[in-house]
Amino acid sequence: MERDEGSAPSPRRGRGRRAGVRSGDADTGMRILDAAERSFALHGFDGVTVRHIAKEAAVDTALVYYYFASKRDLFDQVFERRAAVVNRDRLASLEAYDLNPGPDGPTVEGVFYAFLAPVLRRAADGDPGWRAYFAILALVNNTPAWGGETMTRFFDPVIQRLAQSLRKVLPQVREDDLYWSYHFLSGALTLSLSMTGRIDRLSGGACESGDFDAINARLARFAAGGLLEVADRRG
Amino acid sequence: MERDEGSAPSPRRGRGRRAGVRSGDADTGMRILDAAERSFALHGFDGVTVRHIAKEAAVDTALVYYYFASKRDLFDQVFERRAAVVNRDRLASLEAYDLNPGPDGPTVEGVFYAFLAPVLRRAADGDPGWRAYFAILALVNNTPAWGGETMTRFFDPVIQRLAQSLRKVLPQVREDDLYWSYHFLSGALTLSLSMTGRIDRLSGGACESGDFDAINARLARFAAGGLLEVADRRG
DNA sequence: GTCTATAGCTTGATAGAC
DNA sequence: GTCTATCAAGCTATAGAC
Repeated sequence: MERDEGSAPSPRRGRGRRAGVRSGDADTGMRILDAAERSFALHGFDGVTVRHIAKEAAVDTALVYYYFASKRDLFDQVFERRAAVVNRDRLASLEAYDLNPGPDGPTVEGVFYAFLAPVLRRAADGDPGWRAYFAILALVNNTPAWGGETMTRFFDPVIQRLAQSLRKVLPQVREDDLYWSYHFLSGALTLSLSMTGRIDRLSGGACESGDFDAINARLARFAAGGLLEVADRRG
Repeated sequence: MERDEGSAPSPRRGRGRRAGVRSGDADTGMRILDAAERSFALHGFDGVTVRHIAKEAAVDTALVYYYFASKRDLFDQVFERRAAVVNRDRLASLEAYDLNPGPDGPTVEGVFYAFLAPVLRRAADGDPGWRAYFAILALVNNTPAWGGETMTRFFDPVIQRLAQSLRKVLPQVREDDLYWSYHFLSGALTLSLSMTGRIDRLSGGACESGDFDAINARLARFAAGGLLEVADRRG
């Protein structure tokens, strides 16, 4: 997969030598970031210790505090790293769909698909880093204490762009119907991204948690059918 | 609200006197359970200490271990207490709808409504205990490490009952479409139940996180539109 | 049933040698 | 940059007086 997750973390108090950055340095910070990502994904912020993350990254505990100011700072940088990529991809996808919606013109399903595809494609790729990140997203999205605020801060601009595209294909839609429908989609998406294995057991083998192609084939259509049904009642 | 959350917790090692259970006893265990519920809802299992729960319940820390074997046991009992009620209500609601679906016969939306209404009604009632419990549900549902297994263990029987009702009104539906659609609904529901306040900010005031009447007016319809759209593609 | 007191660990974080 | 060594605080859980 391409290396586009942003720039490497830099030591927070390395005031000394600037010249001659050795190759191992950036890698160490990245390894810590990756290990933190994997750990937080499985057990959440409080369920993981800095010691565990350090062990997972095969570095000393003290090194974590050389690269990151605190455990919370580490978590925030894990969260921010890929959020920027997601936002960039989604924005580009929505704009591309606006410019070229296909022969039959834009549809609600098409807009949702443009919004979802960048994320589901990365999940389908199977990259463990992205999959871990998506699990964190699901946890944050459902954490009352600070989840709502965090999701707002990082993702709302692109969601407003999505809302704008939806209003264009559905001009008569009510604002509350529009935002509640997005909210339902957000819950469906993040639960799907968290791969808890529940659907495997529930369906008796008919579905698999990690089958993102199956999700990609259904979720945009599901959300479109849902929004249209909710909005239709008004007419 | 009616007192139907199950029986009171009993001391785990009170081998001595059995006669003359004083009134304060059951209350203390319940107060601990309620305080734990509130605390876990906000910060999850690992984000809360037993000391904090004890303080919240206005009892000594040691008393928590008199009534519960461990922190984990306390969490499990919080989770189980209302799960039994939810299952009983949902089952009764689905069966009542089966027997009397209304003049136009059973519909997909009707089945979903019967499944959702018992939960959304309790949330709409505003009881803080139930609202806290639902927030815990959202967290568990999205926790990969043990969430999928826990949800399976407590809720799958009723979900299979829901699937059965859906197959009756939609005989040609594919198993994978059916279960994926339920999965999407599950994510939408639990995120809505967790009241993170995000939709308030996102919608600029058009929607409110705690407005469960608004959710009740939309979610069954949204899920029905979604499932029908997903299933329709096949025909 | 409720409290005091505390054992025994683990935690996040830092100081300082190299 | 990386390590050893460690601190102060907080943790779960228990023993034992009342």
